[in-house]
This record gives sequence, structure tokens and C-alpha cells, in this order.
Amino acid sequence: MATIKELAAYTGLSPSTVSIVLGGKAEERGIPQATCQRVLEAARVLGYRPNLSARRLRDPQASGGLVIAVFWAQDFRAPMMVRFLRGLRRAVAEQGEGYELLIHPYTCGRLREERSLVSLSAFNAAIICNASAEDLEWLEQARLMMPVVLYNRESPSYCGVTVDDEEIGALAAQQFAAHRCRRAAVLSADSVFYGMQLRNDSFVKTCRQLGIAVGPVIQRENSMAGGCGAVSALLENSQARPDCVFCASDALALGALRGLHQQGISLPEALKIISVGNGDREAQQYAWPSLSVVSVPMEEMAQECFRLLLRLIAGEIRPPFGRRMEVRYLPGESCPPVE
Amino acid sequence: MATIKELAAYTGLSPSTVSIVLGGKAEERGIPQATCQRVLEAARVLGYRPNLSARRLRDPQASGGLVIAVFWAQDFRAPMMVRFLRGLRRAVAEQGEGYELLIHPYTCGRLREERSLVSLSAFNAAIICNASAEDLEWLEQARLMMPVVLYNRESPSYCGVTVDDEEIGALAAQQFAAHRCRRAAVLSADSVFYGMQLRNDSFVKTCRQLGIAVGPVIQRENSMAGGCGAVSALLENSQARPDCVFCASDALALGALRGLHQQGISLPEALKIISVGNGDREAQQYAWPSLSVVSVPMEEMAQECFRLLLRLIAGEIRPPFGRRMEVRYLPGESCPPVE
DNA sequence: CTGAAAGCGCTTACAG
DNA sequence: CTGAAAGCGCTTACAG
Repeated sequence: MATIKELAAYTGLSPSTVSIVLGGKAEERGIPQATCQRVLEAARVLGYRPNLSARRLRDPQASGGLVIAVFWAQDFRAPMMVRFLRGLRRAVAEQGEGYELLIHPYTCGRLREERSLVSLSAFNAAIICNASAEDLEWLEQARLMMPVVLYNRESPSYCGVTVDDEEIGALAAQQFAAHRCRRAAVLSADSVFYGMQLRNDSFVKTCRQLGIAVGPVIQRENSMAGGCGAVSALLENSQARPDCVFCASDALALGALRGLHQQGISLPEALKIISVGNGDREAQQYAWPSLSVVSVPMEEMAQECFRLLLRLIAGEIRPPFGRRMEVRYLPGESCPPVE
Repeated sequence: MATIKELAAYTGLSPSTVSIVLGGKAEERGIPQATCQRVLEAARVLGYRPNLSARRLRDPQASGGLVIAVFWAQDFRAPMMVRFLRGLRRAVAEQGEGYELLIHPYTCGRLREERSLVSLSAFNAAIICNASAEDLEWLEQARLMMPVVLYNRESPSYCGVTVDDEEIGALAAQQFAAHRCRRAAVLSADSVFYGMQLRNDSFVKTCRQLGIAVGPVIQRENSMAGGCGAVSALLENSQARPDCVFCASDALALGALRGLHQQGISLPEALKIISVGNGDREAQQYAWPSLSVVSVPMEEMAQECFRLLLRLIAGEIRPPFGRRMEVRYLPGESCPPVE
């Protein structure tokens, strides 16, 4: 990478002059066109690219801000990222700017390969989302110097923001019980995330406590395709068809909705659905029928991640320090309110 | 903001020692616990935050990379951002990393307030998305030094990646004509974007050419709520009900789908729908009925933005230099293929 | 119109 | 175990 010094040597000018031209201040400094041409030409030929760190170091305005990296696992569903970023933006706005958000995609299970988490010179702090069990394991032993907050994960040595996973499953089961459902099914996702297991287990356990039998527990790819394809498996056993289904994600539930339409099953009469609400709220509400969900407050969780990170940086808290957010049941037509 | 020098003064140690402790290298350098405590305590008390630019400047690894800001207007629909980022990530991966993506939200019409576009020290280059007419106007006269590519906008002085907006409207009209539709409606959005107008105008014009009457042209908020609420207005005139509708966005179309279900209108028999496909592909496919769309290739457009930006930086191209991407009709159940 | 010098905040050989 | 010095690449007074 060419530097200004090299451009100066190449053109026979001084670094000052080169810098002035490159900064677009040639005119106000009365530097003739010809000199500009020489500099610009040299920049092109030598492939000059300004070093941003050096520029920023000189500029108190640009130098001060906190750079916060958001590690987002690539394979996670897109609407979740949207909601997360929305919450983060709110949190940033609340603090009055001066923060830079760096989106850093990574691959689940390969967080250890992200050297930037160790280097200390890539960003000031990080929010790590969707870490897998392996990733968490690495984090434990790595003991990063960098301030880190985990989104939706718990750890003995880091700060984290979580939800009550067991409550999610329990709330759904309670709703079904209120409707006097008799037989429940679970539509879950292939997952690297232990929280999902907790939700399912809690749903099943609560069903049993409330006298609801639990029929098939099905695992599919976490997508609408997965949810749609699962419908036949769900209804396979015609003796013991479920009258209610707990879905691990919006995507699965929306896919299932389509599958059920195709089969001519009418909701909520023949079957009730409650999903974990981790997708776009509007898509839940304008589905046909609209989805009943136990909503994961992702925006608030993101906001809280940011707040925790700031307090961590300020030394006001020390890891581990967790915050657990409330979940809420939002009824829709797929499991209407009981009057 | 405290610096290492100040910490040194405060603790009575040298900057070197402070730096070593703060860098987590106390142990390997044999610095005693007590000294570490002193430094860490001072950092907390004085509110020390490492200056990232300075750190990066020292670290050739961290210093070299290109920092690219993505200006995304806040009010634009979320799924669009997802698709855009997906394409961008692909483009980055294709180049083999070394690039930092900075997400920079802004408010439509207020791009001029973004000082970082002028400062030259905030990032190396920018992709500007969803600029309004006012924003474009400002860009024209600002003549930024920074390399910039516009997403889905044309400009006499900047590079841009666009689609053929007229083709979008025309393709939809042609499909309806193939189905022998007689009366078309348009469900459009309140918009700051002239391209949307081009699409609608072209749809209307092509309809007329093909002998399709054009009924109500309705404008609503660009959301599912808007689309759903528009249905009654769409069907208002029972003498001259449309038998096909062109929707300006996925969100509007999905909302309309729900509204039509509520009214008991059966698709595609009673009404056909084609939407501009600017949302999540899976949501289009798993809607009931699945949506026919003229797809805007947002991922490819994002990828092309990135490529153009790199070539711009390398001096291989000069603004204005535009790329226009192809649109494609993807049939779904809301307007099935004609056999 | 152009250049020599200082300095942004940090880290890392190197010396003691 | 700790410190003095150099230098990363850049820009900006200042001097000529």
C-alpha cells in the first residue's frame, strides 16, 4: 500500500503538498492544476489508498467515538437481524450518537477464528449474537480483554442478555390448556442453540402437568420451507391428530400455515398454533390467520446489550452480569383469546 | 478522554508500562499484580478508553483495510436491507475479506446533515441507498471527494446501480394481458422515489396498449397494514371491479392478500396479483397464494455496488458510470403461468 | 506556491 | 521489573 511519503518521492513534491491535493484543498491553497494532475496521476499509478486510522488520529472528531462490533452468525434468519439492529439503533440514538456499529458476520461454531476479537485494535467492544455451544466454550477459555456482551446466551465469565426460555414454553402450554386442547405437537428446528431445547422441554412438561398429551415432536430446517414440509408429518397419525402445535419460530409457523391451507385444514377450529415470536411482527399480524406468538423482545434485548456494554466499558459493572428480559404472549387468530 | 500519557502521569509509571498492562501483557512481561491494580484503577477513575485509530495505526493488519459505509435510510422496509446486506456480504467474500462494513442509518431527505460524507476521515468510501430527490440534489452540488456509489439511483456525477423501472411495469401488464384481464388496478406507496412512479406509469401505459382498462390507482403507506387497508378501496366500485392488481411492493401485496381473504375473494380466479418483488423471497413463495412478482435483483445490485466501488477506488472507472441490472418475472399462484 | 516540523495516541523493540 | 525513544501515516500551522 502506497503512502503519502511515497507519492511525494514519486512526484518530487513534499508530503504536505501531496496531502493538500488529496484532501481536496488544492484550490484554496492556490496549488496549480498541473501539480494536482501530477499528484492524482501518481496516486492512481501507485494505487494509493488513504490510511483511515492515520486520518482519524489527526481528527479529534473522528477519533473519539466508540467502535462496536456486532458479531452476527450468517446462518441465522434475516428478520431476526433486522429486529436486533432496530433495537441497537434505538439504543445508540438514546445515547446521542458518537458510536460506530460494525457488522461482523461469522460462521456459527467458528468464532475462535475471528482474530479481531483478540487483537484489541479492530474495535472497542463487541456484542456477540447467536453463539453456538462451541463458540461459548472457546469464549470461556479465551477470557477476552475486550468488553463483550452476549446476546441471548448465558456465561459464567461474560455479560449477557437473555429471556426466560422456560417461560416461553410454559406460556404456550397454558394457552392451549385454556382452550381445552387435548393433544399437542411440537414443530422445532435443527438447532445449535440450547435455549430452544429449554423452550420445548418446558412446553412438553407444562402440557403434561395440565393434562395435554404430547404427540409428535418434529424437527425441521428453520425456514418456511421446513415448516410447510412438516405438515404432513404432523398430521400423519390420523388416530391421534394434534389439536394444537407449538412452533419454535415464526418462519416454521408461517410455512406450516401454508401447508395447512394446502391440506384444507381450517385454523383455529381444527388446529391451534402458537409460535415463538422471533420474526417480523407485521408478518405475524398479517398472516392468514394471524399468528399467536410468545414474543421474544429482541429490540429491547438489543437495546439492553448496548446499555450493558457501555456500563461495562465505564467500569460500572463487571462480568458476569446478566439481564433477563420478560416475554409476552400476543394472541392472534391462530389461537384466539379465550373469552 | 483520558490518554495513556495521562494514566502514566496519574500513576507515576511510564506510558510503556501502562500500555503493557492495558494490552493484557502484564504477565508475560513480569509486571507485578500491584502495578496492574494501580493502572486498572486509574483507567477506571479517569474514564480511559483506548483510541482505536492510534492502535490501528500501529497494527499493519488492522490499518490496511478499506472501510466502507453503507448509508441506509431508516424508514425503508427492513427486508430490503436484509437482501441488500446479503448481496454485499457475498461481494465482500468474493474479494477475500479485508473490508469493513459500517452501517450508517440516515433519515431520508437529510443526507446533507451527514458530515462524515464530507470529512474524509470517517471511512474510505460509501454506498448510498434510498436517497430521496432532495438528497440527490445535495449530492450533485456537493461533489464529494469520497468515492460513492448510489444504489438504485441515477446521477450525472456519481456512479450508480439501477434496474429498468419501466420494464418492471411493462412485464406485469404483459402477464395480465396474457391472462386476458380486462381491468387493472394499481396499489402503490407513498414514495419519495421517482422509480416507483416510472414503474406505475409504465404499467398503466402498457395496459392501455394491450387493451386493459385501468381502474383505481391507490396510494397507501408502504406496509402490510397499508396493503390490507387498501382492499376495500380497491373493490369499492362494484360495477367496474378490477380483475388484476399491480402492487408496488411485497409488503403491500402481502397485506392485500390478507384483506382479500377477509373479504372472501378467491385468488387467482376472481383477482390476479403481481407485485414488485423487493422483499423476502421465501415470504413470497410461502404466502397463500404464493405471490407472482417482478423481482428486483437486490442482492446482485448490492454486489455490483461493491464491485463498482472497488473499481472506482482503483481508478479504473470514473463517475458517472452506471450499471443497469435485469429484472425477472417469477410466477406464483397469485398469477399463475399461462399454459 | 511549496516544504520542514510537530504531533495525534499508541506499542514495541531496546536498554538498563 | 520499568522507562526513553522511535515511528505507524497523516494534516496543519508556520515559515519562506
